[in-house]
Amino acid sequence: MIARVIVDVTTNQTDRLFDYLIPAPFQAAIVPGVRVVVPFGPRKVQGFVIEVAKTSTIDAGKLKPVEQLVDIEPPLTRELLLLSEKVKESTLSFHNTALKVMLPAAMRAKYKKEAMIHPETAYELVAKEIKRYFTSAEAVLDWDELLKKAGDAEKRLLLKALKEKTILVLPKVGTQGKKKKQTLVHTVRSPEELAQLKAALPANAVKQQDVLQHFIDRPEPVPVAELLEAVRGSRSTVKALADKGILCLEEAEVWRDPYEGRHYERQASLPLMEEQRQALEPILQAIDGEYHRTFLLRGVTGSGKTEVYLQAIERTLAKGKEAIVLVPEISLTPQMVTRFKERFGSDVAVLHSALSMGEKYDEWRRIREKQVRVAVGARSAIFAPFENLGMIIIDEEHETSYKQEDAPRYHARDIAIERGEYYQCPVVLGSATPSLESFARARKGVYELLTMEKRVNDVQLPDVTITDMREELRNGNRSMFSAALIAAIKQRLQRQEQIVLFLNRRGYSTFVLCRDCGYVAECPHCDISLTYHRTTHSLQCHYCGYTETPPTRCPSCEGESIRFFGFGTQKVEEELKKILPDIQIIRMDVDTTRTKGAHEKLLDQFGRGEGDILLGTQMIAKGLDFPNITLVGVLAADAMLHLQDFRAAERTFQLLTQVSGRAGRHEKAGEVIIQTYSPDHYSIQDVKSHDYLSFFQKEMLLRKQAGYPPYFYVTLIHVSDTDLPKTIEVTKKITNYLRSKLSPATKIYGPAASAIPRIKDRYRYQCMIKYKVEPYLTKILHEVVQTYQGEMSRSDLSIVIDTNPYMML
DNA sequence: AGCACGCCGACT
DNA sequence: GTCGGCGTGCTC
Repeated sequence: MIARVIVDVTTNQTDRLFDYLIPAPFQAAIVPGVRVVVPFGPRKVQGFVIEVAKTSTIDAGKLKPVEQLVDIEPPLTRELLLLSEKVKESTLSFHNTALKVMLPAAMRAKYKKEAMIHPETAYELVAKEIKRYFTSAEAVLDWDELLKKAGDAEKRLLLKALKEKTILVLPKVGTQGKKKKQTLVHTVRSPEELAQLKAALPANAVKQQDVLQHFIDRPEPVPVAELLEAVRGSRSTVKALADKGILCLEEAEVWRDPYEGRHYERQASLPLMEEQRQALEPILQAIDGEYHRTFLLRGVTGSGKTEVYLQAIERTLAKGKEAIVLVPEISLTPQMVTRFKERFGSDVAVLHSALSMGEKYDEWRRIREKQVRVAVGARSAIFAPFENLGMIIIDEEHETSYKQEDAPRYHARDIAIERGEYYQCPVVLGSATPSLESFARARKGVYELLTMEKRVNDVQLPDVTITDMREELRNGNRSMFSAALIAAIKQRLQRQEQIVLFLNRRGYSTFVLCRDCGYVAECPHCDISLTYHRTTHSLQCHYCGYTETPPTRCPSCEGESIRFFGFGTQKVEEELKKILPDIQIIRMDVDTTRTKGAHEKLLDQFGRGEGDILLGTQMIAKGLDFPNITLVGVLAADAMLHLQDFRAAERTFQLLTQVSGRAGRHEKAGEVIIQTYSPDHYSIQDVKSHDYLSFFQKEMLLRKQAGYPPYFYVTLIHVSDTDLPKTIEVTKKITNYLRSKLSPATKIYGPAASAIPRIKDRYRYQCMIKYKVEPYLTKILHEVVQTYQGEMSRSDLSIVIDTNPYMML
């Protein structure tokens, strides 16, 4: 039998199946989806068995046998194997990369070289210098570490000279982190042979006969513990048979958790509002009818989307099926997790980045072993290895964190729909501010739109006030806080209510802004604000390559208040303390939440009322639900608006709506103050009026004009190299090639320098494709990669293709 | 990716 | 004449 394997070598040339012989002992255990260790050239690598075949087209003489079995049972299901091929295709990634992304990091292979004194060398004769490292004849050291420890080059050369002579170096394939290992017992002998051997055993070797009988009945490998239980034997029995060469023992990784006891306390679901009921009904129908359907649930902040999810999951579980819930990493707060645990008890596995590698692995195992039926997690949880999936929910579906920004560059939404189709189960995309792509699809009837416009218990949406920071400046207020915001803060302090201050600052790029009139430097060709580059003292557009020198006076109003905009939370804290010295501020940003559990601790503190103000970035925008928050202040609503990204307005609207939603979620009325230099911008005005539809329509119009999603698909080709002319040359060639191959209706832009034209001494250029219909695009892009594969492996050239970019850098 | 093979310059 | 530089090509 032949195992067809994808090896763990991430290159173009090795991105295909390699055939290996399956040794008799592994015959039963090697099935598609298991990992194996195989010899590959002069070394050993891990690989995924994709298929098992009877014959191979490769010369029998060239075939090598599988060396080691890594899993007892396949960690990847048939469905996931199938899916990996689609991921590989659609994201233009390597098959190996697509497979690895589906497994927890702890299962990734780790390669090392073990060094020991060569068994044919007498230890006594080994030089003293070497004995310093190898303290005994049996000592096993890590070869690379040994070389590092050796210090100077001379000693290293000595060690290398002794390699394969006095010192034996063996390649070893292990896995990340420590894992439970299990000894597997198997046999090479056929049942007939075993019967003969059994008969030949002495009459008093009862246990040994029992063991052989076990293998005659069931020849597949069995964990030693299971075998001993089955035959009520002891370890010595197996050992005796192993010594006789009848049985073999093999160490393999297990992810079977012995704690089988599953008990989940069902907690009563909450009563639904009419709107919630109406939204839930079609979802339940799809669950009951067992058909695939993608629902877009648009519900304003506080409208009780989570309760709809929970009840849909309840129905799914009642049908004996499983559910995946995706939540943006940032809102995977303890509050959220508790909500699921309370409803589904021990039936929930949680996968998020705050868990250690081992903890994630354990949670993943609980899914694979069917000890849980609900998986809640961030992006990668979309690959939860369920086999009877009945429901997929993506909360805050507009979140950009659902797009993976390195290979394989998949979007969780696409994977969800793919899996939903496979299992014929509903997919629910939920958001207060759906992505334009999703809402447009819902309007076209591709998705089914469900709407909830009211907050639970008829709590009112907060009042939103927009303060014009240009006005503040004209009135002589040069601080970063508007008079209105300071007044509102003082009022809350008096009433002992809490405040959230949100500083929206993303990325490192600053934009150029006129503090008198709000003018922002934009690219004349792209309607996108320019990024100020300090190194060249220039303003650049990375879509089309346009560059200009920053104006010293405002081109619009001739004023001289041109500023490079951007400030941090620390600065805000300082400034605020100058104005209100007694104020208690809890600051949440990357600096204060770096340590494990800090995030939770700070939120707890705030929840207990130990701070008046929660000041933070991105991370406080979502999932906060504290009854005492009655004021939300947004310090710089523009910060995101002028990012050089066609989704800038969309993200601004989404984020501001999201932040606003933190205020007045319970009895006390909420107020939101948004400070901006662009008070008339539709994305800010529509936040004030809580009008998603209005925003959607305006933004759609602009997208249509500019040829962006959802009207056009975008693909971005990133080219980088240490050599600038070469980078430009290659990008140009690719661009020209695409122009010759793609339809005239498709727009191709480039070559253009990236927003950050050089990172780590690599020059970066890109080419952008905007298209409506290009059935052969994937094929053509494959050709492009193929053309340059040789050059990429032997030089610094790198070409990365993103078929659905969210980060335009 | 690694690692060996192999074909040209600076040394014993 | 040999050691070793890293360009080229293969890995079932």
